[in-house]
Amino acid sequence: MFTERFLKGKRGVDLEPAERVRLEAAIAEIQTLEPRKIVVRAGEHLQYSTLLLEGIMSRYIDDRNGLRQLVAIHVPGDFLDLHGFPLKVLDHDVATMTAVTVALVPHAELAAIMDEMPQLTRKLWHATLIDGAIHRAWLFRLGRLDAVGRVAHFLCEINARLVSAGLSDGHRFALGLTQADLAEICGLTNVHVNRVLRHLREERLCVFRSSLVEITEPEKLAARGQFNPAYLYIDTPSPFFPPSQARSPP
Amino acid sequence: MFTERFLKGKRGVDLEPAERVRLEAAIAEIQTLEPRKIVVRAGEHLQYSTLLLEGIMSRYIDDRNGLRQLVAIHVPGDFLDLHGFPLKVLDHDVATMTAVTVALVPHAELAAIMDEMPQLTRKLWHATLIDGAIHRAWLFRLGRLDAVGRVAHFLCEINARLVSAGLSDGHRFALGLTQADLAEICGLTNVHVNRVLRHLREERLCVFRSSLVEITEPEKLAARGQFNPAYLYIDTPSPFFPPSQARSPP
DNA sequence: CAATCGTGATGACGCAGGTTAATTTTTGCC
DNA sequence: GGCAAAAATTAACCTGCGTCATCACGATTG
Repeated sequence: MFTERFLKGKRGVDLEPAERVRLEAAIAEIQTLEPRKIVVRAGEHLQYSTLLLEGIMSRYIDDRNGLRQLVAIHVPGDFLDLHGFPLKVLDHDVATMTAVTVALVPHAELAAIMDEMPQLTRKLWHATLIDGAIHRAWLFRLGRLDAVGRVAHFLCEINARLVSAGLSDGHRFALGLTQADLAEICGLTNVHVNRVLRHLREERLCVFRSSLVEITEPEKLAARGQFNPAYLYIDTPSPFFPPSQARSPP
Repeated sequence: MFTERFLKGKRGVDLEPAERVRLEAAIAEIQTLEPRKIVVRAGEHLQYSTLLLEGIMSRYIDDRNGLRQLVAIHVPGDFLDLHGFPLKVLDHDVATMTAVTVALVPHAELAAIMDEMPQLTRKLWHATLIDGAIHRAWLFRLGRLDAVGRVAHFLCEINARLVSAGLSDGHRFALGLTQADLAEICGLTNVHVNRVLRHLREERLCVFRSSLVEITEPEKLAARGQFNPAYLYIDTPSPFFPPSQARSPP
């Protein structure tokens, strides 16, 4: 069951058994890849999309001086370049962070799914929109939080996503990112990330090591990073989004 | 023809006449709205999506202290909360910037389109993915550019999008945003935006006034903001993305 | 076992951009 | 035209983070 984690725990888009079978059948190949390898370059014409089964991958945009800004980080269960199916060509690179296992799904199979199964299509669409919501949370992080807040917000997000994937108990998880990676995610320098991590350690909020991240006080860390998990669309009752009201034309 | 500008000039997704007719038929109502009105709140359950016909709208996330970070700005032709159809609930607010005219499309109509017209569905999906690509460019802007670069990059983007919509000649356009709006877009303070605009004026790169933006030297402004329009997926030959290569499993 | 490299840690210093506050200009409105 | 409110402008001051440099540690490799 390679698709086990795809859309797992996402509100209102659990896959039906028939949909899961269809998606599994669409997988052409399982690959393992080395850490720190570029998988897709911006502008390449794509024939496959990639479902991440194990490990951590990233998407990033290079600046003129060789610095890079990560625009997404992916955990097992993420269909990380599903948007490459309609777009055909990406505006960013895709790379592995750790050693990974991926499932490749040919775009021809996705096209067939679009013709046959509108409900599954809608769920695929939905998956790409959650990525968009995460982009927006990252914009908030970069635009409105200070350095400590940015790192805190990111660690809360990755913890929540790993909990959802069954890879964190809410306090401890393996991540495999370096301080320099955190810097490229948070729009900081590695030197300052180091200072921030010392601060978080001294405040007893969390301890970051490449091999193991320990979040000592999840609530305090979330408060420091103004982290509100609603944008992850995870299927747990949230106190942040009150019961909704319909919008109607007057 | 209310849908005239929707997906206009976007590479590979021009609407077929039948698709345009179907989309027009899906419009339930045309509304005009006042400037600076909140249209959708985060967490509201949505029944309609909004196609922007005239004016400028925005999407934003509030921080704990009432400051806000804009996560998107929309020009005529943008289907600005199309993602609300699969997601049902948004993670951000939506508001008007100027006076606007919008077309409301009931989600029930979009659901019918998904059942009937897979190719049109794919184009709707595509439209939301371009929004995602713009989010990523904004992440690059906030994470890797200095203040002058951020403002330059944004002005280049909005100019390119307005050219595509037929609302800029490439050098001059009406925008209706204040310096405080620019600050909320670029993650700066309004005071510093003012300093940046003076700098761009003195360097003779562009002149920003709320009523009229004049880009004196588009190429120099783009260079200063490291602006590469590829992420807008506009259908003009771009020197930045070379002819593509297929990725194949080994 | 030395040599190299990636990663982390820490100090000294400088500056881009934030903060505060005051003033001027523009816009909207009766 | 005259008033009020919003927007733009500018100055003075301060700080969070970048830059540069050095050092330590462990992992890998010849």
